[in-house]
Amino acid sequence: MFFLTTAIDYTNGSPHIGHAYEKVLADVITRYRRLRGDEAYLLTGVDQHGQKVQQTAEKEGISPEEFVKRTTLKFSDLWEKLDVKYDGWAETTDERHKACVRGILSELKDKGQLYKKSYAGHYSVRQEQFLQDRDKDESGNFGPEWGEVVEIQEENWYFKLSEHTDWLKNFLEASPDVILPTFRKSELLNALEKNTGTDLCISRPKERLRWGIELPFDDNYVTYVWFDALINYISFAGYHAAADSGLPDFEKIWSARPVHIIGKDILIPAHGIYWLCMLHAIGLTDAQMPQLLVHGFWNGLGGDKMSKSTGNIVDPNELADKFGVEAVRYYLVRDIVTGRDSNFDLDRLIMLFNTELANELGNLCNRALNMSQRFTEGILHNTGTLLEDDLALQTSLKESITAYQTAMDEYDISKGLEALNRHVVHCNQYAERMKPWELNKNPDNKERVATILYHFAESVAHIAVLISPILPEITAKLADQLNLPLLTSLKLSDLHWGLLPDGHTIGKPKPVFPRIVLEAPAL
RNA sequence: CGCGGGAUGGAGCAGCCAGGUAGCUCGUCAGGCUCAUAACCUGAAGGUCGUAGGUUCAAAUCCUACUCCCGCAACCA
Repeated sequence: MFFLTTAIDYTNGSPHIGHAYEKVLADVITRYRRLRGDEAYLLTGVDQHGQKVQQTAEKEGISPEEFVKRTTLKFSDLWEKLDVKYDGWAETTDERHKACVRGILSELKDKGQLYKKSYAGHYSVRQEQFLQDRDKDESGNFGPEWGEVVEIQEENWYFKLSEHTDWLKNFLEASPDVILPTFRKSELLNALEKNTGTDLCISRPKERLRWGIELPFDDNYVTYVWFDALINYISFAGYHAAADSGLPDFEKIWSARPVHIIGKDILIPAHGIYWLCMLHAIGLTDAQMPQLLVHGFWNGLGGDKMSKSTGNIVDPNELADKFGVEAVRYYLVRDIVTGRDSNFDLDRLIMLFNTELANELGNLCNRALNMSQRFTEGILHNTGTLLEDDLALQTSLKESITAYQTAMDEYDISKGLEALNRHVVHCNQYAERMKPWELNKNPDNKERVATILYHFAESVAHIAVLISPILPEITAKLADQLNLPLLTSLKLSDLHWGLLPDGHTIGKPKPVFPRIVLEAPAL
């Protein structure tokens, strides 16, 4: 079983383009694994506890429950709109999750992994958080943005993180593929190197924070939000779940190494250190440790960080309404190298959709089916003699599929799409060389024209299947126009020259990618 | 000497790990075609691959130093 998870989104605000990217990426990878014939399970969801949620809810004058319910909908609605299909949905206020978190806390306490101690430090009353040296300004003082800063002392529960860091270091060094891309691993190892042996504070006193999971052994505290949230990856995978919970069978779903897709901001320390150590503490073996696929960020134009203050935030909802789900899904995985950052550029979104999808693929499909309708009454024949150009086209298709598969196996969606595009371009070049519209003027060429047209149709059929992880709706549309519904259920291993049987009648062509035309020039 | 990433024709990027004629998309210019979504195809111009050294028969690629840009520095979703 291929088990893939995404980070669960914090329900404090509205989803932005970064949230959408991660989920679309996860969806594409999951669909690709199914296309490969693997059994796959995608888990995503929302993180609903913590101080910020409590604060924002208070500010809006509603209960955290109500607030969280409302914000959660913004996320789940967006996934539906973007055609992100998940198998499991994680909400950290779910009773089954809470039971799992409490169970793990009790277990760790019994194992002697938790202890209580007192900590003293600078605390900002306004921001309700402890401050570090780095929060000081150039003059070495805490700036006015923190409001009143007091030194307080507080008792809290700690997890013996330091007992696991040696194991983690060795494990990381011995495993080449735990962290993808690889350069992130050295970053993580460096962070570990500087670990001074501190443990992880996993509790918050209730007088400061009520919105969380109460510790099973000390009702004065709730669980620190990260400790709570990370556990979603196993709680919703059925870890120690009751038989009637409706959750998956943990042994089955965690049979191979799961893949966690996360953003580069939450690798260190949350996933790279806390989570792996937590899993180690509860007894998972090295072979069961998840692989972390760390993706980059979408920045604004010019590479500036997207932020509310600069006003360059992109709303994926608006984008989908304006340009369509296909254009958004395609752009989000096409114009970024997995693991790296990219700049979000609306002009490029439109350009990539119009050139690669509308002009090249869409137009190829349209011209091909059109010619078949006009020249051979919509009937395909694949019995003609093959010339060198025909064989070259078939070779091009084979090479594209191989390159596509290699790239997709490495989660490099952009490269995979480029491979498909190469074949589309090859088909268009083939059309110019063969000139079937010219040949058709002479009835003697009937068989030759049919052979050429078959090569177009067959190529479109293959591309329709291969593009399905990225644009599932398009596969259905192309299958419909080719009058071959079975295309939507084919696996990679089913692909072979001759998907369309001799004598097959195709459907009527209709543009699948209408070009995006802006009413007014974009400024 | 905190850590990591980046610097490649006008723009955005790939190539670097496993050295061997510098590649892709867009843009620009010229031409062709008419089956097709004013789509498609062909050709051209444009780069001393951040700087300076080194290794090598050979360096965008490996090594060293430096410059500039970005992000992150562990109770802070």
